Amino acid sequence: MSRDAAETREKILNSTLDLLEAGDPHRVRMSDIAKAAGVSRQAVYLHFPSRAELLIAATYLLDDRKGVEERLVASRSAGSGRNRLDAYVDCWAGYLPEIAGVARAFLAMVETDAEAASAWNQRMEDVREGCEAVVKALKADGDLAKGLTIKAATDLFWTLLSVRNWEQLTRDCGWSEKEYGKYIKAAARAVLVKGEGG
Amino acid sequence: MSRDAAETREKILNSTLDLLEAGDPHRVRMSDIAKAAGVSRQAVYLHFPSRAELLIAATYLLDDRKGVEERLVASRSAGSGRNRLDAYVDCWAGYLPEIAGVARAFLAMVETDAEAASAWNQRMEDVREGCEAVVKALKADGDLAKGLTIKAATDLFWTLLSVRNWEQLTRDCGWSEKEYGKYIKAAARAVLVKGEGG
DNA sequence: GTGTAACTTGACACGATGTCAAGGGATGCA
DNA sequence: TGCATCCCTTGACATCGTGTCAAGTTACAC
Repeated sequence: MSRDAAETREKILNSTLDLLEAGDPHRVRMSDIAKAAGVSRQAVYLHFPSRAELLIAATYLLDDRKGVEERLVASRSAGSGRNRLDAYVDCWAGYLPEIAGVARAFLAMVETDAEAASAWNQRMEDVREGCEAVVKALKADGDLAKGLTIKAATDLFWTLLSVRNWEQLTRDCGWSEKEYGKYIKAAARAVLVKGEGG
Repeated sequence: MSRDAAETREKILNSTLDLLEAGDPHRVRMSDIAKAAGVSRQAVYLHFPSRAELLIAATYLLDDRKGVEERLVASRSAGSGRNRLDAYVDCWAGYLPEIAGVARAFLAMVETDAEAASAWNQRMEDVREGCEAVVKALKADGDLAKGLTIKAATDLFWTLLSVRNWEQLTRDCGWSEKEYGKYIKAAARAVLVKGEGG
C-alpha cells in the first residue's frame, strides 16, 4: 500500500473516531464518515470491507492511543487481592469515558451484525479475564466472600462492570465519573470481599 | 370496532407474543407476524400504526396474562426492608424469564426507535420505583448500608436488576434461573444492607 | 506515452418499514 | 334485489442504510 493510500486510511479512521466521540451514534453512517474524511463513500469501502470492520479497526487505533495495556499493569502489580480490585475498578472507570462513543456504536450494532458482535464479545472476554484474575487474587488471600465460587464471583464482577451498566448509571442516573468509580468500587468490595459488605 | 376486527387484532397480538417467546428476535418482522396470524402484512398496519406500537400493545397483553401487579403485592407487604428486598428480587427473578422474548425485541429496538425507547424507559421507570421503595424500607429500618444515599442505593439496585444483566448472566455466563435469584439476592444484600456483605 | 494505483461518479440490489390505491367479499339494511 | 359499509387483500411504491459494480479520472512512475 502506497503512502497515499495509508494516509487516506488514516484520515478515514480519524474521522470515524471523531464522529464516534462526538456522541450521536446515528450520525456515524458510512456516508458521514466519508464526508468527514473528505473522501467518497466508495473510497471507504476500498479500505474497509464493511462498517463493522471499519469500527473494529477504529477501536484498535483508539486502544493504541489510550495506552490500555500500560494502564492494566498498575492493576496487576497492586499486591493484595483487595488492592488489585481497587486498581482494576479505577482503571476501568478511567477507561470507560474514553471509549464511550465507540462502545455505544458497537452496542447498537451488536444486535444485528454478527461480525460486530463477535469483535465486541472478544473484547469483553478480555475484560472478563481481568475480572477473573482479581477474583483469583482475592481467593488466594482467603478474602473471597463465602458462598461464591470463582466462576460466580467472576461473572458477578464482570457483569457489575459492564458497559451497559456504566451507560445506565452515568446517562440515566446522572452519575459523574467520580461517583461511578466510588460506588462501583464499594459495590464490588461488598459483593466479593469477605467481611466488607454493607 | 366490530367483532371481526377485534378478533383479528387478538390474533395479531397472540402471534406476536408467540414469535417473541420463540426466541429469535430477528424473525419477528411485520411480515413474520402477519404470516403467523394468517393475515396480510397490510392488515397488521390497519390495527397498529407501527411495529413499535404493536410490540407495546403486546407487552400490555403479556403483563395482563402474567399478573404482574398481583405478584408485586407480595413484595410490598413483606414487612421489614430486608424481607422486602428478598421478595422483590424473587418476584423479579421469576418475572424475567417470562418476558425475556419481549424484552429482547425491545432492547434491540431501543437503539433505533425513539417510540420503542420511550415505552421501554417508562416500564423500567416502574421497576426503579419498586427498587426505591425497597431502599426506603431499608432506610426506615436503619438497615441501609452506610455511605449510600437513597438515590445512590436505588440506582445501584436498579442497575443490578437490569434486563441486560440478566441476559448476560443467564445467556453468556450460563446461569440458571435459580442461580440468578440466589446470587443476585446475595449481591443486593451485600451492597445495600448494613452488615450483610462479603 | 503507456501503465497502474487510488480515487470518483453514478447506478443498482437488498431487506425492512411504512404508504397508497384499487378492489373483493361478507354482512346489514332498504 | 340492490346498495353501502366495513374489513381485509393485492400489489406497487417510497425511504434509508449497507454493500456492489462498472466506467471514468487524476497523478505519478518508468
